[in-house]
Amino acid sequence: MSNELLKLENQLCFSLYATTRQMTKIYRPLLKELDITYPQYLALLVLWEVDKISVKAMGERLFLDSGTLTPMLKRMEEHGLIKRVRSAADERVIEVSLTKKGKEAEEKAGSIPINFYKHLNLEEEEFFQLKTILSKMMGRFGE
Amino acid sequence: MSNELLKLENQLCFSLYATTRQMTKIYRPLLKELDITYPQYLALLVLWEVDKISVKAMGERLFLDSGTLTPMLKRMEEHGLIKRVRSAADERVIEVSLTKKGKEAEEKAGSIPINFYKHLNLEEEEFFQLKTILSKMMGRFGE
DNA sequence: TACAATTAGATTGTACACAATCTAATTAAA
DNA sequence: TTTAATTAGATTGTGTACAATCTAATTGTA
Repeated sequence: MSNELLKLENQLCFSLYATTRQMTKIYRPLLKELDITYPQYLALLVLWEVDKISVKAMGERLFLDSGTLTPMLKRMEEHGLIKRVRSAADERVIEVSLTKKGKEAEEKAGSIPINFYKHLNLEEEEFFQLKTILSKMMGRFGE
Repeated sequence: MSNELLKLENQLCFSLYATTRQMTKIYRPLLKELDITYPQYLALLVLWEVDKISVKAMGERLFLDSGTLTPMLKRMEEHGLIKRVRSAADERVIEVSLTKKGKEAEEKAGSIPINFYKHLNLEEEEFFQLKTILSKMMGRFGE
């Protein structure tokens, strides 16, 4: 691999890194009215789908471990968005679920993707190309 | 925009977010022998190019502000990789430059991109597609 | 030349990330 | 069944990110 490609490789990783941070920066004001951060929004997306889930299972979906999730979920609990209840069947497990406020947040969040999409303004083809390539990369990483 | 696309949009942002974290996770062991993190590696990439740069100018390249850079550069200084010298011409400015150790690190880092690229294993076409789309997104964000 | 506005970095406070370690609960194996 | 291994989550420590604010230096302007 030539030096030029090596440099590009660095630029690619940097692009990925920089674009992700810019993306969360766009999300920030949109999520502000819900008083949540982007990672918290991801946790809510999971809960709006499944209604109840263990910390471990959520971690597997979001690729985050308990070191990240435990304090974040505690903050979300303090803000009244979720409940954290220890499972009776297995006392090691914490079951995370939505409060009324957390469920209501789903409606308020309805307009967020549209607003974000406006900023993004990608061709539909590029949209799917990007998603395809990123999925491929994620798959490779696991190997 | 349909609900399906909204969902995809979320998946796209999440893919970006997750892929970036996985990427830095791949880098971590490669950077370990240099005893640096991925953001520190980016700072070194800049310095391997320009040899001397202000904190502000580095921040413009990496899209990071002084709140992030100041402590990170101080850590890198403590580790003997860089020097931070206040400019004589303008006392507000800190000029960041490489130490001998920081320059030597460039050679040690030479094999890192190749190693990373092995993990990535993308087609060259996908590689450039990805870079193109990310650049486009970055451009849009600035608007 | 004074003095207001701007600028570069530093600082403070909050929130992820994640490796490493710990604890308590559960499961597997001798 | 007793103990060893495993598992879920919590904790600790380090390192980004970034908004908001602060300070000192510089610049622009009346």
